[in-house]
Amino acid sequence: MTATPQTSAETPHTESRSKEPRTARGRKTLRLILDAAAEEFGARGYHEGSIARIAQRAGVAIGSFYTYFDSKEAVFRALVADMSRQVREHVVPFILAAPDRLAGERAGLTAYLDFVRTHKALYRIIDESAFVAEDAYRRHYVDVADGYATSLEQAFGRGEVSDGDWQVRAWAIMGMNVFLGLKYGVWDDGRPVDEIAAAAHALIADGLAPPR
Amino acid sequence: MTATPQTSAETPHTESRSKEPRTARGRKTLRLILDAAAEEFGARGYHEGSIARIAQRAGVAIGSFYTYFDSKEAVFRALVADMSRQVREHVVPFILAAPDRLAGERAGLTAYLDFVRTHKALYRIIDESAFVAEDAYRRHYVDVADGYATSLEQAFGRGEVSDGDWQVRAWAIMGMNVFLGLKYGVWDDGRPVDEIAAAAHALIADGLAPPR
DNA sequence: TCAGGAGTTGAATCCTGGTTCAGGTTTCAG
DNA sequence: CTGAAACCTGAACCAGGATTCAACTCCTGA
Repeated sequence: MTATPQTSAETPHTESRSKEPRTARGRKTLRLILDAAAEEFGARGYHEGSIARIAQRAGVAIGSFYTYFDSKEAVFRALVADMSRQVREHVVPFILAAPDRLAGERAGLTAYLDFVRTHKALYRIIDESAFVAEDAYRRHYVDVADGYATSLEQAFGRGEVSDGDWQVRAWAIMGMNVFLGLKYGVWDDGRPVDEIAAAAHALIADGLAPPR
Repeated sequence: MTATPQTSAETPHTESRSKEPRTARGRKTLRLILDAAAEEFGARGYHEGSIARIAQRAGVAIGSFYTYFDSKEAVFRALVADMSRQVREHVVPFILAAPDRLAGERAGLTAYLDFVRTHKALYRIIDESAFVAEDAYRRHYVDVADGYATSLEQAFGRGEVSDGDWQVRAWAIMGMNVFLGLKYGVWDDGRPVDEIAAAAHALIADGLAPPR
């Protein structure tokens, strides 16, 4: 349950991976297991998902799983970190490529919705981490929010957005995007993503107040 | 905490309750179990929560639990439905009391944050239902969103808000509120709620676009 | 060529905790 | 008062599934 004794040079890092593979063969197996775990947890959720089934999907024995991870929770945590990274890596470039922050907001949401539609499993895993690994979940959103707040503040410096409370705004916009992702990415993928992004963009840019 | 069965007139539904209590004594026990379940699930979450502990908290035998509910999932579902109602019953009056929709938005968020801060357990239960009872979770948010959309559209009729995509706006604002609730209600209750609500209100009302 | 570390295997172990059940006790209509 | 329905009780049962482990096989460096 606790960290492996790991008699050799104590590895300070490696929070979730019990042991790094030493050979190409090992790295390949680890990857198989990680991918299988993503499938399994994505499809059945953490508690319904089983190690035996992960091993089966990966085409390895149960014991091999424990060569790379200390526990069920450990794989899950590794997955969350990995997918958190994936989302950002997919979305951020679109934001940066846009001419200004507000256009970036729109492009980012479009990219995000696209990503969610093609990675519904991932979405579920990050969400479920709130209950399996609170700290990992929290870290994910706090990281995103901080990046967001900073980005907004810089945009303010360039005169692209109005002044305001950056943290609150960051959390608000993030929540907006997450829920739109849930609604129009996971649950209802009928409407084109640009349409959603356009509507959301209009809201974020000008608000609800009637024109004067 | 929970809704009293109230009407002795036969409730047509009873999906989750296996059997309605017939006597005052039974109603009292059901109430004890329901409240105990809210505490237990709120504190430990669905999967960590145990029936034995719920029974203990309620001060009844395990068997009594099964007199009123068919399974662990059944109590959970009953709770979700009940709390979904509670949130709305607490927040809606504040929105209605406001002079116009935008002011209502602000009052509603303030009330919501207040509620979350004093009912963190409840918050967790509704959130976790996404994985235990997807349909119940979905129903909760779809209901809220629909109410929201309708309300916004009516406000538009009165000239209080601009025209736009009501559904997208409803989901966006809902997500915004939920995340602000998570951040400033559950995780970080240091800042005064009005402050948060004011900042969010500014965003919803006028958006991020710089003044022209 | 060969030792031994890296990796693999999957049946067996173990434990948690939901659910059942065979009686008792209480309530209340008639 | 009285009997049956409504309730209550908690030990025992049992399934599911995470984790362990002792015995292989594979690979590489000397």
